[in-house]
Amino acid sequence: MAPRPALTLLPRHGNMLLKVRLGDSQKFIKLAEPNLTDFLNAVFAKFGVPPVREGVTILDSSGTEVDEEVFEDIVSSPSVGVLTIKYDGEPVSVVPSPDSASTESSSDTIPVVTTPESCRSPSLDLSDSQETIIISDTPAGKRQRLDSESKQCVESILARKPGGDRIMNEYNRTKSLTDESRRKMVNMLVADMTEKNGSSPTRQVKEMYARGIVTLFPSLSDPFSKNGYEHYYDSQSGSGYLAWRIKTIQRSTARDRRASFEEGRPGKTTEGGPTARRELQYLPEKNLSEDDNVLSEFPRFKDVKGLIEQDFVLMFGEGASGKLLERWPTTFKKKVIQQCRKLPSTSEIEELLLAADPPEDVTEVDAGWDSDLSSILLLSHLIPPTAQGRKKPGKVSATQAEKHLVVFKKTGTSIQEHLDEITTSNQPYLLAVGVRRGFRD
DNA sequence: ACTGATGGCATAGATAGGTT
DNA sequence: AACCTATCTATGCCATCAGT
Repeated sequence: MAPRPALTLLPRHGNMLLKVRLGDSQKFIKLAEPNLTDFLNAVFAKFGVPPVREGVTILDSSGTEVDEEVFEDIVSSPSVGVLTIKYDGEPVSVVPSPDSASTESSSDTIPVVTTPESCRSPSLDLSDSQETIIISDTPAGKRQRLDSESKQCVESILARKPGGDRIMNEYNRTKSLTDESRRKMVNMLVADMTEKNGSSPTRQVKEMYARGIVTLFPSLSDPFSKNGYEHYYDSQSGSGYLAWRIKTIQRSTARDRRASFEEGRPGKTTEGGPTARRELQYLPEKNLSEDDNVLSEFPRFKDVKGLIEQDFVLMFGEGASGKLLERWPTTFKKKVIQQCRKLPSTSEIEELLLAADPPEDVTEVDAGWDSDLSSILLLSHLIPPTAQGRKKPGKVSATQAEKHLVVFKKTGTSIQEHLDEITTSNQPYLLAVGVRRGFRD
């Protein structure tokens, strides 16, 4: 995996400096994460000694042995002193560290300038050093390689996604993640996973991400589970945060699909006869431009002709589609105007009222909508604010609503051209065609 | 029978908007 | 400003279905 130069100057998550003594010399070891195997490999590389794992003991400043189980906790502690590497049978003088507390805050306070190499896992770094370390193909070596691969995978995703650095910082600070951050991280990782592997990633993929999380954030690993990452993904039961999130994504995409499809579908389970019968109900002569309009936005409705018309007719009966506009001038218009007169007056309302209900001596208001349409627009002023709930940006004003409600095209404009232009709108609107706004033909 | 996909349900937390 | 409420989304768990 290639190093990422863009991150080189940031003190990155997990980079800790440890003082290590081996034999007579003492050196700083830079560690990307508190993992005993990585630590030892880094030590061997730094001191230029063969990577022997057997018979090697790590002692802390008090001479207490540091084993794998406690290694992470010890090195994460701010008071970790000098760690001494001891080969079995070798007498060793433990370096007391009276200043341990003050010096070891260095891992937190000294800005660690990371090199591109340090973005890579220590095991890979070793291959670049003079010492050639052959990673044996033992199960442990294999696991280590898996760990480092998955860790880098997760790390690079977090580095790439907005907010990912915050999560790494939080872990750095607290050696833990809040529920909220954990969710965010899981969301990011799953988003990446599904981007690369589709909505049903394989078990191995899920496992790799889970492994990557606990390798990158060792404190998040569960000491009581087999692999430590089962709470993120457990391939046995198919459970875990990653799996749940994937499921949520699958569910919501399925719901979206249904929503965009079902609206125009008679519904295969509803009673109402077979499709063939419904197709007979479809009246081609009623397929007016409104239908084309919808179809251009929802092309799937073309799968079965006349779906919308069918549903509408089934729900409201024949002839209902034109009812609103048909009855508008006689039934609704007067009432709307009446109600609007009670509204706090604005210039907008005044204008519309004037156009909707012009005084006897004024024939037609110039450049405005005609009486019927004006009164329809007045309706938008009567509609109360949106219901409570989560509406992302605020509601549009009634004035803005006009632009969404009615689109005016001069006579002669190609309707087809207009329809073709519709790409993103998912809002139905009235298309008014005429010579000028206030002129009805 | 097993596995993965999907749905149902209860619950918690977030959020917009209203009310005091 | 502080609180309240309705709504939405995500989560966790379990059940069911379909494909093998």
